[in-house]
Amino acid sequence: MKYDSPAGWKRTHISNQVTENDIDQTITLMGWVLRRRDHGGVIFIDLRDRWGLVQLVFNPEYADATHERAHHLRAEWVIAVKGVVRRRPEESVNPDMPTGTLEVFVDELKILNQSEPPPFPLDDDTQPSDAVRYKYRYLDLRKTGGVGRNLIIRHTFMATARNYLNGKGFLEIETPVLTVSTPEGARDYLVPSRTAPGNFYALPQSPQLFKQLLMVAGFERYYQIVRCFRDEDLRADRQPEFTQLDIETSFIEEDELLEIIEKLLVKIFVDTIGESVLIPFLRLPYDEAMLRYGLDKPDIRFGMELYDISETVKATGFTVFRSAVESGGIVKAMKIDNGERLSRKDLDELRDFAAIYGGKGVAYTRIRENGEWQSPIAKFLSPEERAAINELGQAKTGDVILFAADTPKIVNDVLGNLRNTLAAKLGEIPAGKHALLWVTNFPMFEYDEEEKRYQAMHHPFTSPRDEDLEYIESDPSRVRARAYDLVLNGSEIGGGSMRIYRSDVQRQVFSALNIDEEQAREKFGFLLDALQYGAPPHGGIALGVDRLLAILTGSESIRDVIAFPKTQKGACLLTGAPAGVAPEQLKELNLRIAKK
RNA sequence: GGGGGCGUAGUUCAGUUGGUUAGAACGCCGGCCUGUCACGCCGGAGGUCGCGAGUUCGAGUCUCGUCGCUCCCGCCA
Repeated sequence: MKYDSPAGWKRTHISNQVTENDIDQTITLMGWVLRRRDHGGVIFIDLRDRWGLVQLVFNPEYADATHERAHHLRAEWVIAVKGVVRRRPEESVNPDMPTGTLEVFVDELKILNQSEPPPFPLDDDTQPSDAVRYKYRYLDLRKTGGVGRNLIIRHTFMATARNYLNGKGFLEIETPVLTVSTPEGARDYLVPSRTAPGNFYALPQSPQLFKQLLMVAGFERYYQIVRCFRDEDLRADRQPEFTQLDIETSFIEEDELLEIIEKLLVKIFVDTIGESVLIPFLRLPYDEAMLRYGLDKPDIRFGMELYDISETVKATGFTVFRSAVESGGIVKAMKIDNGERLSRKDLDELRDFAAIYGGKGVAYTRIRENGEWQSPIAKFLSPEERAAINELGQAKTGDVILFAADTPKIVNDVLGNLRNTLAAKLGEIPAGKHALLWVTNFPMFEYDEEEKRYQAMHHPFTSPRDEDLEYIESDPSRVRARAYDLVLNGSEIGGGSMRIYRSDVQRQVFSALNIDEEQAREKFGFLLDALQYGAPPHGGIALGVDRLLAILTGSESIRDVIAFPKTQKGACLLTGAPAGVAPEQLKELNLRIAKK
């Protein structure tokens, strides 16, 4: 089989540009053979390009020599054709195909390249295993209805974001990928320095410090669509490298910034999936989110809210509940309508669910006529206590109430995650709905039991609220941060804060974090220096591009919106990364691999 | 670091209680076929049952280990 050169041919149409207006016109198409239907006489080829499909017809009575060559065509061969657009016979119209009323009678065929039989069919019916898909990602992406579509939506997202922010006076400025390792936060990816033996660059977990420096530099409005790196274990929504839409502004406060972001999201939703969203988004204080949903990223597409019954049961005869409250824990409940949807087996299995989050179990009761309890724990609670719990949850006949009693963290983890899981199982989540909200007023500090010290919940450059500054030494747990997270359908898709811009406040925060002057200088000296030279009030946000796109495209995993993702072990099955290197390379870097 | 699921032909899968030569569909190769669109018909090739050990007269099937893909916990300021 000889190959033809594309020289001299110019593509006149792409598949979805072939319309009724082109009938009887001679056009030139280029693309891939999706399928061939060879009737011995007439041969039909579905030609695929990035935009879609169009049917080619090779007819021996129309162009005999060309028809003869078409017998050889196979899946994924790359061809160019010159032919005449014709309307299909009435009975041969394909209503499932956008170009289904038309076809191209081919005069001339050029075979530009052949293809081995692909390892899996590039149609929309078979979904190969992940391992196969990632090894041949370029084929997976070539499929008409596959994840390649998501990358086109991803492009739209980026174009819309840039367009909008450019129009608002933002500047796109790049920051280093080779930078310095910072303590706190996630594990850094390290890059050994050849020129400074024994020293390392780190890949940025985020451009946080640089964007603050850009505010000190006076740019006032910055953004960047930027790759970030964290050397931590993967999840369906976590890759070691991910993309952030990073924004920072000066001289504006939360309300104004959040409004800018809300309007950005309005545009993004319209441009990517043609959906309108209402602004302003709900703003839910952190404490209320934890109380009602148990999580700081609540899914508010459905009800099933949690409620605290600690007060009601603090003196109950039921030891499990009473002792939880006595030892500083809490007891919370979640009511589920139409409890018959949960079988006895479902309810018993809640114990295993609780165990995932360190819980000992989940108690339950069914509500019968007159608020009677049918439950293994009914006898331990007084009628008054049972009635009060019914009342708090507004439980009615047929409902089920679930309980968790433990430390606040475990109770909220168990019931918060159970709420999401059960809602999905019970079909309580409205399909196609998108619920956006801000979670605000995060605590500034979080006590780390292992290290016996406070840690910044967001990061140590987050500004505390002015009115809480007085507690920063006496009771750090009481200090709220000027931080906000953006949540979509129970997924954290963004987070930001107003930053500390005065070095005296920054010192106070470091002190609360047990970072002394010397450590602070060593770790963040360059930022502290910068804050001394007229840093403006500033703040910003970072949107998780991959997560947001995964939800917009209806993808289960962010891998489906990333061209070349890593597997759960952090490997790239296509390139083989990570891989060993030559001994000479190690030598140049003054590195030696420790023997096991 | 820990828990769960999966791994059989190029691909998607079936394979009973451990029992003869491991099957199907699609794909591939050969032949026939002029209106199909997942074209159709006839024939053929294609397997280290992820890998390694063990139990057994006998292992795709049971046990242990290991590797890969995946979901989750820890981790991810």
